[in-house]
Amino acid sequence: MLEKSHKHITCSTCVGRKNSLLGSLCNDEIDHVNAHKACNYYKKHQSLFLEGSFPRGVFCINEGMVKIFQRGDEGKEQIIHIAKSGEMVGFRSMFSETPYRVAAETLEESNICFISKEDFLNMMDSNPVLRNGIIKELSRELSDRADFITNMAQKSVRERLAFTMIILLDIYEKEPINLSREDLANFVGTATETLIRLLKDFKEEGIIEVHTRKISVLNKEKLFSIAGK
Amino acid sequence: MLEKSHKHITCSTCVGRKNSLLGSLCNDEIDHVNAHKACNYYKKHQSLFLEGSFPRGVFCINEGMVKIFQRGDEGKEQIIHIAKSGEMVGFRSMFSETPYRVAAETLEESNICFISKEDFLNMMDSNPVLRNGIIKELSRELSDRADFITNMAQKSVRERLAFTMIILLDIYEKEPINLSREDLANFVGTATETLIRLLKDFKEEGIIEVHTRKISVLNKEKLFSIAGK
DNA sequence: TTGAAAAAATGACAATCATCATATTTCAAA
DNA sequence: TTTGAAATATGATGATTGTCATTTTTTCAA
Repeated sequence: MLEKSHKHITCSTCVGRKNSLLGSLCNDEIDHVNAHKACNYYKKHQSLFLEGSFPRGVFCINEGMVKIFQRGDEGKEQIIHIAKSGEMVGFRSMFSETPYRVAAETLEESNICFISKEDFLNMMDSNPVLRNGIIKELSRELSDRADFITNMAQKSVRERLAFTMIILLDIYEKEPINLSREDLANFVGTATETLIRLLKDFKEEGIIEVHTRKISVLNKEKLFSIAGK
Repeated sequence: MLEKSHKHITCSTCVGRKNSLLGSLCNDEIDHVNAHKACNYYKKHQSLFLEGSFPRGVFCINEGMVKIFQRGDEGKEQIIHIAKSGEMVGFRSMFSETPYRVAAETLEESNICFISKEDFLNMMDSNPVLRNGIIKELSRELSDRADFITNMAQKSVRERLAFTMIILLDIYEKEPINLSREDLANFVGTATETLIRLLKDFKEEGIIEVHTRKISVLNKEKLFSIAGK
């Protein structure tokens, strides 16, 4: 269970870090981060940063989930990404030295650390593995977003829902998908009502099982075949 | 007029390079690139690389235009970006060490140079300005793609067309927009027929002027107001 | 210049999907 | 446990947009 406190989280024992961008840090570097970072407990639906504000550092998710989204003209959110334990958020705009064009908010209670821009950039200068890892990560995300764009442009909402659920399966792993209908609709890029109707279809087709808000996938194969590819 | 030859293009006098990612190179580095790169003349509609192939280096556009696109499930293209003189293409997948997820093809006759992966990565290792420029560029593009996704998800085709034309205005500068209706539709993310109908509307509303395939914008303000923002 | 192929344009029609209204369920605070 | 608000669900309806068929225009090579 998650510690509901501002207790310090030790980087050297952080489970998420192993497979993260900071996995390459040597002991000295880890100790430095550990001494300089700030740890915070976030409640559900708390904001990490807002569109338009200036990046002051990076956020490291120790535990919990964070949605990255943009608000369209009519205020409707478009979820771009859902980040979980081990992921870092907020460094993209930091590099481009521009205000955030996305916002970040917890989806559940979370423990999240903060590393200042200065510390992080220094580490990058002195650590080629970290640097290359970040370049690789940025490139990987660019490819993902190209796929996202093509899906949005060419697939029906039903197909996009299937595609989105496949992504969510990876994120939630063995756990049932636990998102509000509105968030799910904002990830798929559709109206909440449309999303609910399609969930009903999936339920009737035996693809998913729903317990109140939690969604379990029963037939992954069928999801793939609907998503196409 | 464009030289229709495989004549060597000299980096030190390349107009596009000044404002490009390679603008930061010192004389030695430029000489090195100049000696090692390959220059090529491309006809209209020639491919630089295909989806699925492995990156062997980066392409530097000296003159001309290149569309970056994905093919969706039914073979329909989704244009992700249009690159022009001074831009580099093909380095994103090179960093992630994965096959290209997008393809690149000239929209018009072009002179394009090629720098091998090895040379380019060596330059990046030794040149922090280049390296940071690339990180900045990748981050900037990630933001652009987030906007692209939100637009796709939330705007009508009419609004997206206006938005796309604003982007194309930047790309074509003073020149009229010169794209096939199909390419334009594949950039906006709609059917060619729908696009043609909307162009007709824009024409009747006095927003654009059309001479065969070439489109000139008469009322930029109105485009902005339709695009929203 | 001409003829054939490709591109652009138009029409008819149907399906998808958003919107608005309203009902029902769930959840959390009192 | 009750209660009110938020979330979820359902229904009715119409606009947007994709598809298919066909015509017109443009392009380019012979």
